[in-house]
Order: sequence, then C-alpha cells, then structure tokens
Amino acid sequence: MYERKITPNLNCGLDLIGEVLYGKWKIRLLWFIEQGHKRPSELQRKIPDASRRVLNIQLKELEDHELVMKKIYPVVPPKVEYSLTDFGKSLIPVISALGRWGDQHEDRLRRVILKRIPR
Amino acid sequence: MYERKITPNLNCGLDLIGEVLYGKWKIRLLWFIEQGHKRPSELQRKIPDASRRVLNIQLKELEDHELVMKKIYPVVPPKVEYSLTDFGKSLIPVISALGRWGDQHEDRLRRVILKRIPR
DNA sequence: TCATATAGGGATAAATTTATCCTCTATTGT
DNA sequence: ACAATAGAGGATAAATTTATCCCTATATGA
Repeated sequence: MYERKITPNLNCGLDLIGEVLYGKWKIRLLWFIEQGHKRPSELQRKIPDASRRVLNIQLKELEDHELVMKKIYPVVPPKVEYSLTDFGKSLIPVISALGRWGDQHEDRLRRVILKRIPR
Repeated sequence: MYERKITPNLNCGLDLIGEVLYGKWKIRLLWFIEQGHKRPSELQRKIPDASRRVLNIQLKELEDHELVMKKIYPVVPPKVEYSLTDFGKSLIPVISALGRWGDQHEDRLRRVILKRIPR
C-alpha cells in the first residue's frame, strides 16, 4: 500500500469528509451499495470503467473508514457481501445532496466541463 | 496546463459535481470567498498550506467552471477580487451539508483516518 | 479436460495532481 | 538606486492515484 509522505490537513469538517470521500469511485460505491448491490461482481458491473483491482482497494478504504462492512461467506466459489454501516448510512443524505445539485445543473455543468477539455 | 489523456465520466449528477469540486483546495476556496475573503493574498493567508501557485490554478478552474468571477482592477500594485457567481452560490448549501456532516462526526472521523496513517 | 464464475492481490507503468523554485511588472516609499 | 507590494505564470520535481498485466484458488457444467 502506498504510504503518504505529506500529512493531511484535518482541521475542519470539510477536511475530514474529504479524506474519506476522495477517491475516484468511492461515492459511487457507497451509492450502489446503498441501492442494494452488495457483491463485488455486481459493483463491478455497475461501474465498468473501473478495474476490479481499484474497486477492491477503494472498498478496503471505505471499510477501514468504517463506512461499509464486508461479510465473507466461507463457500466456494467465494461469496462476499458489502453493506453500509450506520455511519455510512448517515452519509447518504449528503451524497444525495451532491447528486441532486449535479442533476439540477446537468446541462450547464456538462457545458463548462467540456469547455476545458479539447475533443 | 496539463491535458487529460483519459476522458472523464459525465454520466450522472455525481460525476458532474465531482468534476468541478475535485481539487485539494477548491471547496475551501469557495467557502472562504463566500465568507467575503476576496483577494488572492487574503485567500492565501486563510489557506497557508497551499502555495500561491496552486491556489491560482484552482481559482482559474473555478472561474472556467463559472463558479467564481474574477474582477481585475487596473491599478498598481495590482488588485484582484473574486466573488461567487449565482451558480457558485447555489453550491454553498451543498458544501455546508458536507462540512456539517464532517463536524458532527469529527472525533470518529479523526480516529478512523489516523488509523490508516502511521506516525 | 477445459472454460467459467468468484474473489483476491503483487508488481509495475501511466496518468494526474501538487509542490518548489525562479522570474517578471510597475509604482510607492526610503 | 533599491526594497516592498500584489499578482501572474513557466519549468520542473515530487507525490499520489489509477490503470494494466498477470497469477492464485476451487467447484460446477459442458
């Protein structure tokens, strides 16, 4: 695992939530788990642009941060299910607020974002 | 300026808001500008851990994304003031929600974050 | 016997973001 | 003449995050 060389700022609430939500796929993972997509293979199908490897890594971080729980069933082929902890559930309204703002301003956002990205 | 090689996902509202809020100091910049700290030197004093260079870059992105406006006064020494656009103002409640969740769970967040960071 | 499904993880490369260092402008005050 | 001030930005290094590639294990069904 990569080991930080620069210690993060943890001064205010914004710093703190940033630490646990940063990561390209984390918010989506929380979202889909909340929707009931529990197994790694399901999540991968929901987020096909991410490699399995990265999803595993980010799921592990979410688990370390106590936002999700991982249940391993001792069967073959292996079966694993993720679910939100109460802590993770408490974050859902915040994620909804983010998504709602994004949806409300979809057209404008798409325009200003693409403006900066040639082709 | 760095030019992306991988095109971003812009499928849903969460992708879209992620594009404009990602950036180590962006949320804080929006926050402090909303608080009335308009000039680059003020913002730098508020965020001493960031270099002036990076703040300029991130301010430019916020401007391109139409979240802030930049007013340049033609005086010497130069004077510049940033302010939120209406679009940027509409984002403030969302940022508040993020900060509030972070504040509410401050102790737990600090604990789980530090757990993963040796030293 | 061989492909498939499920989940995991090491090693390494590539992409992306931040940090550092240095220079430039033009006026005011000493 | 020179330092101080306020803002901008090029060049490059370092840090961090993602992506790729490859390999492990075991039962089931063709």
